Amino acid sequence: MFEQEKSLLENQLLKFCQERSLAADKLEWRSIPFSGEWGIAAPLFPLAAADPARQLPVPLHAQALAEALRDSIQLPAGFSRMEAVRGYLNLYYETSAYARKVIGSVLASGNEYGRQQPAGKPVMVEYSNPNTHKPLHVGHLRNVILGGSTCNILEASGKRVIRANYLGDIGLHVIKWLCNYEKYHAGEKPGQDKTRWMGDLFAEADRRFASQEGFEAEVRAYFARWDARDPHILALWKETREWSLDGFRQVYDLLGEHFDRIYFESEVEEPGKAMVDQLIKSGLAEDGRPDLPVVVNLDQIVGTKEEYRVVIILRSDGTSLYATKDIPLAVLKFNEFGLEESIYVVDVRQTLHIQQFRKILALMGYPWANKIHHLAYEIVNLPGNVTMSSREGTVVLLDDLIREATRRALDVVREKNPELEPTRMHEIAEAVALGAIKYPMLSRENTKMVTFDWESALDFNGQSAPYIQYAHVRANSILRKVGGLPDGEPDYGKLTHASEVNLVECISRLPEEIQRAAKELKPNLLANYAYELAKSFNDFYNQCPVLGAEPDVRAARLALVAAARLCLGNTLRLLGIRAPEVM
RNA sequence: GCCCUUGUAGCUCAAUGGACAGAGCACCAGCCUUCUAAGCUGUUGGUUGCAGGUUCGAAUCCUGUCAAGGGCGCCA
Repeated sequence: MFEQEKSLLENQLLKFCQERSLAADKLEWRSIPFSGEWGIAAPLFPLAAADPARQLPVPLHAQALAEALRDSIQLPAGFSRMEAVRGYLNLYYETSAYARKVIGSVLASGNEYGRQQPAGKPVMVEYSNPNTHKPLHVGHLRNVILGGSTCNILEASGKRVIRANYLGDIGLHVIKWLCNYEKYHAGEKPGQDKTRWMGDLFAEADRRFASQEGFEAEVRAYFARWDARDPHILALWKETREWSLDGFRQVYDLLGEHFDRIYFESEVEEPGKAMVDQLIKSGLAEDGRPDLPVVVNLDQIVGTKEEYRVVIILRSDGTSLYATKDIPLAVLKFNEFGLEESIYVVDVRQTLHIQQFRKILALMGYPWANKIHHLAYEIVNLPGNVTMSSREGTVVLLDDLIREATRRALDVVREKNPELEPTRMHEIAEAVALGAIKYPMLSRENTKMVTFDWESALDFNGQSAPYIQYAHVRANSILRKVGGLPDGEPDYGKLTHASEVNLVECISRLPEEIQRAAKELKPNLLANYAYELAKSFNDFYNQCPVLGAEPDVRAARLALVAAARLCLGNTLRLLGIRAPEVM
């Protein structure tokens, strides 16, 4: 926020260091712990530790340096005072200048506040990756939410982003579904809720496959016809796949997700087999057929021990596997878009597989192989460490969760805003419900498991999306009452209350929070920031009346509220959470 | 056997190597004639699994150890 002033300051610091032959590169800025005013601090310990002239223990020498600096430096514009405390040189912002800078910049950029213009070669993020003909459950949700929000954040940080979705549209699960459908549900069409209907039929097919006498054999026979490209089955496959896609689109619409490129497993299967031939010819792969599969013995080739293991890239019967398809898919992605980077949002259990095919690509000579990044996340469990599995029936269906959450949110909306139109009520309830569901999946670190339980998923209080949305609503409510901000720049010197100063600082952080979250691929940083921001706002809201304040104070506070509202809204949108105006 | 992840308040989680480790939930006590109480205030709660090491400084980095979860030749 004070780049110019800061660099003037740094020049002075550098000069000071040169005079005493101190290691100036050890200087860094951090913020002062909040005590009513904000500022920047330089810890002088590293300099002290490296100072050849040091006689005292490091902390004492650091304090001496801080004091010497305090006495020799000229306070730059924008700062109110300087102090040397416990080995730190602290510089406090002149609060009105700081507030003017922050609030002015937010109000000028509006919805763009915190964002950079996308530029450069594109980054692809592959996420969601559902299987067609299967139900969507809460376990799938974390992937979609994490991926979607990561895309938003990367985009805001100045990257061009391509959202990719890789659909599992072939394989045994599909054949099971088709076989069961043709035998027991021929001619039936899905109703309104397509994903659910598809999922129910999948569960039925899976049950039959596991327990019904003779069904497995029928499925195998069906699979053979599929392999032989039986036109009837191909047509049925295409039609039913479309139902699944329609269902997915419904869910994505609801969640606010969209994709720029859809890849199908079916589209990379043949290229994958061709690539296996190529790998055999080049000597990288060993062909053990007909008794053994085609493998790449990575440890042997690379010279590692039990690190990359052995990758099976084709079954002994010649049918394809996951790895068969991921190799050509990666090539396709880079060829198609000239990617800067290719990010895979895939759960942590597949870490080794990703390392393996990345290594194979490197051995094949693709220079971009090291541009493949795995955004690994832990799975969503049920209490008692129960893994969600449609096979085991241990799932919470997405549909059920959203429905129940919306119902509960609607109760609250109806009670609080009885005058609203029913459709508007529903809209708000949905925004709150989806936010409440998404937030816990975003606010945890990627590497931490999420345990789903209904009670906390439906809790709209405390550290949650509704809390943040509510802060946005409150800000909006104040602004709605005044119609618009008064003309002219307010006197920001009126913002002296600790909660005001704190809120200003919190708002100022959004751009750097976005950059960091993008760099580290951690939406949870932004989720935590959103909560802090909302908390700062509520703190301010409770301590500083706006509308009833005297005119000068009121004008300054209104500008602050407007900036807070924008900042909250922008942050929520980056998380893929709607920011309602009323709730 | 090899490898990865996690271990912080009763529970769920925060904390760019930096100032006294913070929130939420739960519990208890308060606050709605005042901009929406999905809110706020206060109380209680800690040997950051354990032991070493590096560092001026460690929840954070390194080594060891214990515990939980996961991965490792024809699932995706």
